[in-house]
Amino acid sequence: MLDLEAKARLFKALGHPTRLRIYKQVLQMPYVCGIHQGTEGEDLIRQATCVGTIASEFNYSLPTISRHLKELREARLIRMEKIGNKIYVEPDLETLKEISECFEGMLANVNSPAGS
Amino acid sequence: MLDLEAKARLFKALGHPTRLRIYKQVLQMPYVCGIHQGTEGEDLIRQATCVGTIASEFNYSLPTISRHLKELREARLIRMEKIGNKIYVEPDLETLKEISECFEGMLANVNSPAGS
DNA sequence: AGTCTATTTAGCTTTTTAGCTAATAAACTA
DNA sequence: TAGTTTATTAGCTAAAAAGCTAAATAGACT
Repeated sequence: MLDLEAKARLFKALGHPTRLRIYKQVLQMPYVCGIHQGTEGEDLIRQATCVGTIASEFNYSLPTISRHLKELREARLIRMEKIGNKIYVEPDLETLKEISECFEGMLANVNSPAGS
Repeated sequence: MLDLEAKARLFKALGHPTRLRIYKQVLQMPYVCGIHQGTEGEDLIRQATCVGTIASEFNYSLPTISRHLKELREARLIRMEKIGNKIYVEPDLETLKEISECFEGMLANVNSPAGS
């Protein structure tokens, strides 16, 4: 379970329009876990999920996007893995699940108004 | 529905340990919507939910907490209402619900691995 | 009016962040 | 081995954030 500091870091990572857009884009990407287990012949999918391709969607320099990705990674929102000279990006679904549950919990535990 | 900018502002507001703690504390507070519809005789509850009481839980100056509350308010995470010379704070449950659903949606729409 | 209480706003300092370009590293290609 | 591609790191600047104290505002109480 993420502690308060980790949660704050995570929200902070999502708390910038560019990073939020990047994260949403990563969520929409073809799922590439298979790649990490050695599946072959998926070059197109790989192409779609590497750092440069992500960066090309934004009007910022590659180093800038790289730094944003680093922050998302340190918040455990995404994972990155280098294969050859490219680095592939995928969402960290465990963390996403944890946040989702965190908000459900908040909502469930709110003090309800007595009369309604 | 919150647009991307609004969501980023919201996450940013939660993206600081102190504000996250404040927000969690507000969620735990006695629900005081009744106050805003004119219910009387709930001084203890009111006491528990005013700015000064919240501030007293933290090792920061009152102005600092006031600014944090302002940011939470502008992100629509909390609502504040002045009654007499005190200002009462309560969570904005609509927004909380929206974020919760937002994460559920993210989780539901993620591309699943082909093989599993 | 004068004072007390509760909170915000103003003004300041220090730290952090977001962007850039240039330099570096690592891996592929010829 | 030299050159190319891919991405990170370094180093810089400008803008934003987080903290403080002091001053201002607003309402309640004499």
